Amino acid sequence: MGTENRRQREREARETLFIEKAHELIRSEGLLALQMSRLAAACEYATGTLYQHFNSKEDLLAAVATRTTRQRAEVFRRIPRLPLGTRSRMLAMVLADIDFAQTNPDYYRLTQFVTTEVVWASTSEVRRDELLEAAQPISEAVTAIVSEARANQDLPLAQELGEEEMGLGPWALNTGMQTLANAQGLLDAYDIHRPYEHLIRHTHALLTGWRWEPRIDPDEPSVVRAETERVRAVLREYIPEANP
Amino acid sequence: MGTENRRQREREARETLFIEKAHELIRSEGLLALQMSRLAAACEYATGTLYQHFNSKEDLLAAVATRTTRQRAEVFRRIPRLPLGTRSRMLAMVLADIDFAQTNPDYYRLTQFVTTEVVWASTSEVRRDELLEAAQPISEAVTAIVSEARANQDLPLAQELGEEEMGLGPWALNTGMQTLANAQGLLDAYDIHRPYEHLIRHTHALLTGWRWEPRIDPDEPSVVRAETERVRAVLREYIPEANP
DNA sequence: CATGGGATTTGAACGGGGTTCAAATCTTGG
DNA sequence: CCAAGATTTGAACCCCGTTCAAATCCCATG
Repeated sequence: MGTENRRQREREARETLFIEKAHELIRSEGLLALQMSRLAAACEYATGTLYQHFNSKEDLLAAVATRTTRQRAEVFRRIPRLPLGTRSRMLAMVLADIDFAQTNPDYYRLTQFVTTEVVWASTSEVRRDELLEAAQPISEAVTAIVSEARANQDLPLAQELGEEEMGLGPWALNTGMQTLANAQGLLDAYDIHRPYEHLIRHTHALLTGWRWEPRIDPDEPSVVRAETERVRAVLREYIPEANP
Repeated sequence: MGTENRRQREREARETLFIEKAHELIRSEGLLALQMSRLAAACEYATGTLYQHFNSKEDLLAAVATRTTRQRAEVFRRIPRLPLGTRSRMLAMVLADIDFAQTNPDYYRLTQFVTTEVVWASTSEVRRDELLEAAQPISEAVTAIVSEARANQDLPLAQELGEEEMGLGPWALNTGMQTLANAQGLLDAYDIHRPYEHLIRHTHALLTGWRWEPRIDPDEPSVVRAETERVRAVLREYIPEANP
């Protein structure tokens, strides 16, 4: 039945419209100002139609976060294939993500809000799974690089730590820095500026602490800067969308 | 005017009552279930009275977070004086905080929610400043230890990095791990368990990467475990409230 | 081309809960 | 003891998010 098929496609197109418009509204007016009725109006549909797609506002927000996470994951998916050593590829992820955070300033805030228990609890199981699934490639990319590093002996074969658990460190460091950087006035209060530069240096410290070769001393600014520049150049060449 | 004085004290007592009761309700029924009218009723006051103290619900939540942050800071304030090397005291902070997170399971969630832009934007300037101020001793404690470590040569004298910026690494790592650990089902989805154990190991990696002496290889589980136990014992002895 | 019934869309009405504010109550100075 | 100011009260208000009965659309069928 061709009709069925077309209707399905139209339905999906409409869902995409809702999600994109919502993202646009969030970007321009902030998360606070987003109202279901206004979103519907902006898309030229009735409020009720929105609820054919999302069973709550939180659900919609989760869908927006999922969409952007997929874009983010796309960049990560390609990093393992860059012509760089394993350690530099690990750094490439951090750099790509710093760029992503800067071109999508609301993304981390939105994700943080959505994964907050209060909100998370009012999203549907399906949406939650979709968001987790969208992030999967990121974890896979990290895991792949850690595996390769161990195979190469760039990284000692740890006795107990799984690949995912190894990747958890940079992941947590990154997440934490994003959280701190996003909390209005927090870092300013401690007179800390350029959090992302510190993220890079602390990432080097972390990797060096795990004896990930070739080791880079986080305390040598010129070496760190040179490595950052080198990796950025490769990123620019092979993944121009992530223009760091 | 003695009367003025007493009224002021009574007012403060009432504010404390509101904050404590709110915390209690959050603990028992969750953040979602907290309602201004029910809180007022539970304290045997009218709803309007609440608004004499907090100019919005978000303001109240910020106040609750501030109160708990002060308790958390109290533990941190005492750590610099523990009879341990600088590096072990740094670890002591992480351990104390892991314990704090476990005895106050809602604290991180609440803080995360409050510092989310959407909520943060609807709190009053005063409350925001109070929350930042409450956290100040934590940063001071970290700074003090970093300073001492440099003075001792436990930590190389970095050219560019301020003490606060040095402490930013463990701080971000810690914050990030708490965020990840709190996102329902996230770590499970990647088959990662016992996040706090990993936090400890990654913290060692980070400190070792900065060449903080005496270096500990994060990849030697027995050494890591012994150090954890040693520091925990000191914590138990000197700061029993933080019973790790 | 007309028709009817199921599917979809609509948007006004509903409901819950945060916030307000006029009336009630209390406090205090004379 | 009274009056005026300060404080407290809680019902009413209002702003959304959500629902659902009515309107509209779609399309298979005769």
